[in-house]
Amino acid sequence: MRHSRDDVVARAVEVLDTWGLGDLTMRRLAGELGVQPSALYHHVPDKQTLLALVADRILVRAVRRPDPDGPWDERVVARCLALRDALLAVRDGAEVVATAYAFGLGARAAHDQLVEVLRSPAPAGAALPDDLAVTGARTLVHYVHGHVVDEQTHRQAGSVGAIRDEPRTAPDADFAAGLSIVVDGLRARVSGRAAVS
Amino acid sequence: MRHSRDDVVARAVEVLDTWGLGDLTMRRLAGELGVQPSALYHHVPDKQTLLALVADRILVRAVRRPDPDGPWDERVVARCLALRDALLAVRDGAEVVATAYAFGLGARAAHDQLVEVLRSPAPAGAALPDDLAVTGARTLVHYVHGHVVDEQTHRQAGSVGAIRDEPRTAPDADFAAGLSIVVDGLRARVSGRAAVS
DNA sequence: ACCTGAACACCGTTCAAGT
DNA sequence: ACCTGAACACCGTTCAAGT
Repeated sequence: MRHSRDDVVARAVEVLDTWGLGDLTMRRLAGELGVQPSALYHHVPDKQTLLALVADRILVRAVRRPDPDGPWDERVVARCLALRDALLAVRDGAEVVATAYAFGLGARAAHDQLVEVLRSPAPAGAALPDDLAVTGARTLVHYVHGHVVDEQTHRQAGSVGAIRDEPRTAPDADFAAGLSIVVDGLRARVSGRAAVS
Repeated sequence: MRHSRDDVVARAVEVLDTWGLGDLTMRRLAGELGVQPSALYHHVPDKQTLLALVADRILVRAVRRPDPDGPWDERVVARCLALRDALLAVRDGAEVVATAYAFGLGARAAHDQLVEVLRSPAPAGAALPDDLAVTGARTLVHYVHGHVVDEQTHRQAGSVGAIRDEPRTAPDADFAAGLSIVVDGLRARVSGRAAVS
């Protein structure tokens, strides 16, 4: 059976979701495709690139979700929730995406969309200056990645029982609370209420 | 030559700083200590635990830095800067610490200090409720980890030339800008100015 | 274009045995 | 208590060769 790059990436996402990042191995993926490990290198130059393609595929669901109509801050929150949902949809999704994002290998679509929203006119009528929109978007992306990595790690570790854990707030509520702190910070800046520290 | 656990961890930090996380290998570390790989398992149960100990050691510098006297928000910022400095001091320090933190294996000292500061009385006289202090601290830690992982990754990748890069703002200024967004958000909440979204 | 088969240079971890 | 030596079950990647 012959394969395309798309097959390979799609199957990699399945392997990731089923067995987790630690077991997403070139050899295992090859086995899953009924092919020799070396055959994968016909479709992809190395594993790092494969993981970047996997990250982009995970993000597609987030990126395709349309912006809601509504005030500026609600659109920001909606984009962050869409990103979180996409990461949560695949086991270890956040770790894969966060790594690819940090390495500058794709995974930027969600970031770019956030920049767009942050640039658009805010409630007070003013808009964020461009550099603050970029910094704000990166701050939001870091927040989402960090929170969801924690969330998935603890979900996973909980089922293995290999962690010294604390009682935690419900993840959805905690995510929303942290997010609204950052959005409040952005709102303060757009309406000129930011302190001059 | 006989070794203690402390020797092993200290040497691991050196290997990390010199060759990076990818080359911090049980076999390489053993070689560096003039010992067989199997000997390491007398001091440490596995590599994951070793990395957690390395993370704690990296954080010691941050944790030992005393809080400055001064207003609430300045103390928060100072703690985050101390954390960033400690992560930047060792190659791939942020990745090691962020991973250990996410897995709940130590690396919590910086977080706990931030919770303390966030609990203390704020400029307006009021203080953050406990749950918001915890959420706020975690948000700040995620921000710092994410920013410094990016920073170190790009510093590294730049010297290898293996990245599609964009022009970036000076990291120090960008870090401060993103941080002040989050701190503004916290300030808004402590003084009751947060929007009810 | 897509794949096989074999090899290279590695990993983390275990375990009996030594001192 | 601390370490050796050897082994086990893996990795990612390369490369000549096949169709």
